[in-house]
Amino acid sequence: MGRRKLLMQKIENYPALQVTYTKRRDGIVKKAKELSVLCDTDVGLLMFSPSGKLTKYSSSRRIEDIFLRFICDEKQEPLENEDELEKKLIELCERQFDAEEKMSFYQPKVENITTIHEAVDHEKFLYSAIRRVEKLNAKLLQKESASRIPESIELEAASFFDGNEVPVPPNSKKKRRNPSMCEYHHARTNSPTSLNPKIQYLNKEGHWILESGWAME
Amino acid sequence: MGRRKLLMQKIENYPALQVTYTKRRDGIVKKAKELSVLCDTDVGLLMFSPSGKLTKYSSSRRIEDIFLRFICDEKQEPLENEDELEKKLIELCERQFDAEEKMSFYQPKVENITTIHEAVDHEKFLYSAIRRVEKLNAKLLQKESASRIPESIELEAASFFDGNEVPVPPNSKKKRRNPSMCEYHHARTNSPTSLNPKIQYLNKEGHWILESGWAME
DNA sequence: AACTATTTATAAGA
DNA sequence: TTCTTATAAATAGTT
Repeated sequence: MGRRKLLMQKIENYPALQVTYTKRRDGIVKKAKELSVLCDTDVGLLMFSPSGKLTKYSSSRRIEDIFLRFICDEKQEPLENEDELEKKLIELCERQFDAEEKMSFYQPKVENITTIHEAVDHEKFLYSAIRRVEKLNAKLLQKESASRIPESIELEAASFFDGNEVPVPPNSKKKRRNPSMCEYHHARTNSPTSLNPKIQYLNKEGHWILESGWAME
Repeated sequence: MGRRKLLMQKIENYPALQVTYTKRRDGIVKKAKELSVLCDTDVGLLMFSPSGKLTKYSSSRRIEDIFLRFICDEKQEPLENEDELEKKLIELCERQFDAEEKMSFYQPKVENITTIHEAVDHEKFLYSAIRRVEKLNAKLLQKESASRIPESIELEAASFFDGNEVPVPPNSKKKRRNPSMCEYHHARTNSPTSLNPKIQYLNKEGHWILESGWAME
């Protein structure tokens, strides 16, 4: 719409491009809001301006929740009975491949990571993910063990890594202000639970990480 | 636009709502495409129809990549020199809080998870995440140890959990077709590296998981 | 699914 | 930049 019809190709005049971006960005956000209100549905929208500035819109929930719905995409119907539960679980299982496809952004092409800056970005992402995943998983395990097999298990509040297993080296700090690249160490202890050397490194929050990636409190 | 102006509220006539959803959904996708072409930018769009059907659009990259750009949101400028690198890293560190906010969809409110179905959903998500995170982290560690401190470390291809540490129980299967809830076990081994009991369970793909959540190959 | 009367979005100009 | 306005485009109700 407008005085003239635009050719559908990149606008080469940069000031004109910026003006168009702003107008159309606002237009799409308005349309997205209208769609979510008129049809009472979830909408999530991410736009990066030519200069890299992010504009996000999400209907009711946080955009993270809409993305989680995307990752776990399935109908959110209440389950009537055990048979229906079983059916639903089988269906979920058969969607494993789809889900893994959608999760593939956890597995960026490492050969495409060429700069330290990109590597730091990805590492940071993974540190956050690992800490949160561990916490949630522990909670879910507790929940399930309590509700399903209370007679067979007692989950301990303490982490699998209890601090004796791999002692914190003497030069560790609680908080590192300087976010330089990780430092690596070998650790060899004589404690009964850890006779073999383990590779550790100190992450950017000052927590010691094992080779496998788990942070220790 | 149209014969009459709509009130901006949910359309109560369901067939009319479906028609409107379809028209406006297609309209927004068209607008998103135009924006990405005219302004040569990243756009990501997720819409769930009233019946739960997903429509997604992403400009050039996969929508997962656009979401990763959102999570790691920062300017993608090339780094000129070491000083600039250091500055960038400090900046990244100070954005820790923002990043953790954005990552918070890994930490859904457990008290809001009330059904087995929801719990399975979240667990499934976490299994995928953990496996991918472990793989990528191992690759990054190798990459970094090779490029930064080649003299001090040799990372092994083998996982931290090498299969001797916690043997696979005799009743395990390579693939489980029935996606029922996890089975829990205590394991006690006499191997030098694992003298204490560890809690394990079999996940839906038939891999044994330690209490801390890592899958074993 | 197509049509068309109207509303809405927006390109260019002020 | 912000406002204006001519024009293109989207779409609500109809067929």
